[in-house]
Amino acid sequence: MNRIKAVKSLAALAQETRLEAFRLLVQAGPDGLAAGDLAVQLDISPPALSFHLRSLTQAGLVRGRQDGRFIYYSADYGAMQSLVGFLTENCCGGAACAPAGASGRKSIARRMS
Amino acid sequence: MNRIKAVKSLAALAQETRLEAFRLLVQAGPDGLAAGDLAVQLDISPPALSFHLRSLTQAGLVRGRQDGRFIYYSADYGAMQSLVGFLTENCCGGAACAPAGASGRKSIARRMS
DNA sequence: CAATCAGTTCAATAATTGTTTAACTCTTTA
DNA sequence: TAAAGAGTTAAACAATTATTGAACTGATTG
Repeated sequence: MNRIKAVKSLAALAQETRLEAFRLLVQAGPDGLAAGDLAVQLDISPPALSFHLRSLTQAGLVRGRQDGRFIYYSADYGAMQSLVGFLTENCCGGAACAPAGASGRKSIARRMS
Repeated sequence: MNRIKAVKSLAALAQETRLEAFRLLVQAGPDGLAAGDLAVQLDISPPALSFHLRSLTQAGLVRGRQDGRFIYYSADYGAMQSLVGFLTENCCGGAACAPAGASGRKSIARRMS
């Protein structure tokens, strides 16, 4: 992940609706969610959703696959991993920001020297 | 870290100049860098720098301390840790995105199930 | 094949964000 | 205390991003 791509990814996530959309897709798992379902859950219009999904897709954080007349969107976990990796490597002073298994539990290395 | 604050932090970092500014401040260490030095390194005007530092500061990613007629800005590592923690906990499907010691080395858990 | 459904694209507009120049504040130095 | 340095604030403008409603495309169903 380079600076340019990181900025694009950060920009994609730097908006309430899109961050929430991404979170929902992560929760939904690999199969993802149909665009319509997402629109309902986010309570936004189809064009608005399309607009936001486009920026998430272009950032590579999300993929869509057509199935019949539905389009299922799903989160690209690897892309988020890359982003977190970039932030950790470039913006955390060289120390680990998110120790393994940090999901909810307190971090072991809370502060960096 | 909550969604609102995460969006604010992401937005602060979602811009070339600011991401680079933050990276420079991380590199500079706890003492930080005088605003003027930052402006030179980023090759932007003082008002432009002020504008960008304001968003970083308001996001809590950066602090300024006045010293004589200089203002030294420094990165708040804890804030970045919180952000990475938020992304890991909310947007990585519950698995760790950035295993401890991920600084440069390959991740052990590359893909999540 | 006409009608409907799911979603996107387009065009217009509103709102936010970034840049620039000028004026200002605060601190130091002569 | 006047002048100069470091940085911020303000105001005007440009550019980008977000929202809305209408029209469009492609797939299914009657």
